[in-house]
Amino acid sequence: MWTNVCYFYFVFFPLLFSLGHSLGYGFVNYVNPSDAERAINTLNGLRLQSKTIKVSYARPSSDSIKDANLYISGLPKTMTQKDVEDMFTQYGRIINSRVLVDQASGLSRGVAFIRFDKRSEAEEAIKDLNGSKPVGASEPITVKFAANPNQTKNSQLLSQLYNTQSRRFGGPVHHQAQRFRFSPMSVDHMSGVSGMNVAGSSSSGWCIFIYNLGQDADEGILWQMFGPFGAVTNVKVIRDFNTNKCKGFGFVTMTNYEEAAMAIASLNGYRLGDKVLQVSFKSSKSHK
DNA sequence: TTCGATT
Repeated sequence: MWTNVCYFYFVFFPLLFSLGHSLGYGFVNYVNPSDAERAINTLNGLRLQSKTIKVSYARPSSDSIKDANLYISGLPKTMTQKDVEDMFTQYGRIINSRVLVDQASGLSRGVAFIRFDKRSEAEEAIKDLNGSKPVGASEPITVKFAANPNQTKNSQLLSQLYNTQSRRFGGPVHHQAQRFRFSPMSVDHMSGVSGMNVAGSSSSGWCIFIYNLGQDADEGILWQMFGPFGAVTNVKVIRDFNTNKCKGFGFVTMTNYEEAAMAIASLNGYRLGDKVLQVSFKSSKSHK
């Protein structure tokens, strides 16, 4: 029995694979098998922002389950996720599947991903289905191994960015490229000094100021509010030294700029209890 | 009560 619970998003592939970003999955180890089971039962299928997370037991780590992800293109636009799964299921156990849809029209792009449990299963599917025509289709489909996001996507993305920017602006590229990689570090470089020169940022994350917390607010509520937006490294409720009551404000530090910005946009004006919260990046004054 | 830091 595996007490290793694997978290990963159904929406795995649309994630941005730029440097420092989550690959969209993670692992949690439980001491107690029943706790692992409870985590699966309560969290699997939970919607977090625009995503639905999948929580299941982790498969044993092994070379045989690596590189078992397939990229399928040229599919009839009428084929649904289930249709694609039905076509591939005879080759092995499907771990995850997705049909890409056009963001504007909502129609299928004729592209899908299928992750098999075993690489050998994926190989068999390629052998059989690459170049074949689904029933009723006029054109053959392409079935191949999906590009490994770790190795290829980053370098492709970066070189794409650089090419695009140099064509458009014709000048030194690194200033523009910074726009696409908002990390505290890169902003520090932009200002030329490390520390708190840009609102909310420091080398250790993005600090967010929350005002109008109730007297009884605690750290737990901050974790609950901000956690769903992404990586939270620290929360703090500021309390009166003597009374130990919250002084009405607190701080949350988040690792990634985009997630912090989304949290602020979503939670500013949020009604917590009978109070309307003000949420913003921490002002840059004060602090060492 | 509107931007900390008892680590």
